[in-house]
This record gives sequence, C-alpha cells and structure tokens, in this order.
Amino acid sequence: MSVQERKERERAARERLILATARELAEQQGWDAVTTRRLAERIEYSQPVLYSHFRGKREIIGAVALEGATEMAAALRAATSAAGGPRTRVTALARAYLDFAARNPAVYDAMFQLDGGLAFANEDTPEPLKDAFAALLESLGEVAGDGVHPGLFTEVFWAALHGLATLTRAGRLPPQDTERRTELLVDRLAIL
Amino acid sequence: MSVQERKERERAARERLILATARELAEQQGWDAVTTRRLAERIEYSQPVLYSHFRGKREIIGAVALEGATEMAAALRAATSAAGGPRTRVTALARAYLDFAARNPAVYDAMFQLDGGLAFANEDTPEPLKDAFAALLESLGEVAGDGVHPGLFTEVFWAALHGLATLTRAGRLPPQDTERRTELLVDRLAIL
DNA sequence: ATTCGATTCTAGCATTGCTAGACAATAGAG
DNA sequence: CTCTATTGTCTAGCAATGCTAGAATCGAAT
Repeated sequence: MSVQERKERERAARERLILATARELAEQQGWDAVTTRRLAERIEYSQPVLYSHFRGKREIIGAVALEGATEMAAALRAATSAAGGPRTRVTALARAYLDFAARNPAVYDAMFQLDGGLAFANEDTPEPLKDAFAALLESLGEVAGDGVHPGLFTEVFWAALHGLATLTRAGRLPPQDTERRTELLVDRLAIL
Repeated sequence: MSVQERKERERAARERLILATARELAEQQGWDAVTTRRLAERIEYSQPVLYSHFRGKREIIGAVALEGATEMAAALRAATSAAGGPRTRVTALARAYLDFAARNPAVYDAMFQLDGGLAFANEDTPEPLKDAFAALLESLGEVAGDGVHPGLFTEVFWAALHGLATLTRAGRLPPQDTERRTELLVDRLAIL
C-alpha cells in the first residue's frame, strides 16, 4: 500500500502548490490575473489538472479563503493574547484585523468579497470561518456591555472593521487616518 | 440647427435607455449577466453603439453608480428631514442607508463593490458621490461628540453601515437581526 | 438626384472558464 | 521481463466574454 500512499502525498503536495501559486499570483496582480491558464503554466501542468483538484476557479478561491481564515484567527489570537486589559485587547484586535486585511488583500477578498462558494452564518459554515468569528468573539464578548448579546455585538464590531478594511482598500477612505478611526471605533463601541 | 438638436436629444435618450436597461438587468440577474451582447440586444442596437456612449463596461457601471449616489443622497435627506431630534434622525439615516442597499443591491454594488473607474476621497471625486457623503455628514456631524472631527466620525459610521450592508447581503450576517444591529450601532456610536 | 459625412452594423480578435477524448505512464499479473 | 489494464495527463476545442476594424447604410445639404 506504500505506492498508494506516496501518490496521495504527491497529490496533496500538488494541491498545496496550486493554492500557494494562486494566492501568490492574486496578491501580485489581483484575482483577475488568476486565470486557469496562467495558474496551470506556473505550476507546470496543463489546465485540466486543476479540475482534478477543484471543481473550478470558484473552489480555488474558496480554498484560499479557508487558509486565510485559519491564519487570520491565529493572527487575532496572537495579537490579543499579549494584551493586558480588555481595552488594550480590543484595540490590538482591531489593529490586527485591519492589518491582516491590508497585508493580504487578495486573501481578504477571497474571504469576504469574492464568491468562493462557501456557506456562512449557518451550520454548514466551514470550521475555519466559524473559528475566525470565534476569535473575534473571545475578545469582544467581554466588552459587549450589560444586556447586549455578545454574538450580536461581535457582528456589529466585525461589520465596522470590515467596512473600514474594504473602504480603505478601495480608496474610498484616506489611509492615513486609519489609526484615528480605529481608536474612535474602539472608544465608542466597547464598554470598558 | 434644429436637426443637430434633435439628434442630440435622441442620443441622450438612448444613453438613458442604456443605463436604465443595464441597471434593470443587473438588479434582475446580477452584474455578471450584464454583458455587452445582452445589453445591446435589449436596447435593440448592436454592441458597438454602446462604445459610442461609454468607453466600456466599466464606465457603464460607473454611470449607474453616479445615478445611485444621487438617489441615495435624496433618500437619506428625505428620511432625516422628517425626524425630530438628533437621535431619531441618526436612526432614520441608518435605516434609510441599509434599506437603500437592500432594495438596490446592484446599484449599491456599482457604487461600492465594483470598479466603475471612479475617483474617491480626493478632489476628482464626482459631485454626486461627494454629495452623498455630505448627506451623511449633515446628520452625523451633530452627534460626533466633542473634540471629534465630524468628517472622521462620519467615515467611521459610514464604514460600519457599509460593513453591515455588504455582510448582510453576502449572507455573512443573518438578516433578521438587522434592526437590533442598527439600534446597537446608533446607541454606541452617536453622542446624543 | 447626388454626393459626402456621420452613423450603425457585420464580422472578427484575443481571452476567459471549462471539458471531451486521445494519449502516455505505471502498477500488478503472468 | 513482458503484457495488460487502470490511472493519470495532455491536446484540442467549445461557448461566452469585452472590445474593435472596416464595410455598409442612412440622411442632410447641395
């Protein structure tokens, strides 16, 4: 059975290669530049190989989105674990979120702007996405305030961060005031 | 000179027809369904005619976005003018914004999600967009709180609304709690 | 009625996502 | 070591997309 195992390892390695290449290409030139032909050429296989791993381009985007969700959850937890009190923690969380979005625009797009064919806000939601939301909830639940449902509060805070991230990235908001906007958001929304 | 005038009138009418058709098609089946061929067929002209009015699909999206900005500004002002105090006014504003986004998803996409080739946050920004932001500022400036720049506050509030609108529309947030989220947002962000 | 300029259309290009069917490599049996 | 059957990969192609060149047609002014 060792032959089978080797093949599966190689197949898994190639799948990782596809995803890493797609992500790299998307970060370099945007998702529009991630065509099946270019992607195939970069991994040095023909296009149909892509379709033996993923149903199509959408599913590739979805896979990158899941990778990103895992990383984002880790980044958020790393940022908040170093903080002392609730206030520093929430500020660190907000900064880490916006920083992740700014540093990985293509991955952020895959997660929240593009159609990756992923389910959201129901029981079919993939684990990494639920976990990323959980990472937000861990720090935000404690500053929701009395009588306010932590989940609802987290949704609102998240939406605000998402709005800041996307509008800034699209050039709708001047980038230089990001820090001041973040502070204002935390000051007002969080009950400390 | 009457011939020239008639021709210009007809040309302007056709341009309105193109935009109305594009918008209708986008609202019915999404912007992906707005192909130059389908659009040309619906207006009963050939595709190249579209390019005598607009540089390309992007510019059509941009034109729809500007139309939408004008309408949104009007909708926001209509909603806030009926309100008595600052609190009712801000709540009405938030509701009107989210309502506009929910009722005109394709137009909202054209304004904020798609690339319509429009400038933002600088002096080249088209008038309708600046005016829509001004409509937000009119009601939000008075609840920014002492020592907080009204423009910055408006940006943050707007970003939060934008996040709620897009995440809800993309199925990332359950729609039924929209009203509670709106109330929470207003309660926390606005200084009354 | 004819000419000439503007307008509109036909036909086509290159690119996209995706797939069918031909071809090649390889594992396992003899 | 050879043959076969399965598994994997590639070549070639489809329909759809945005956009454009050049032909054809229309209409206003002479």
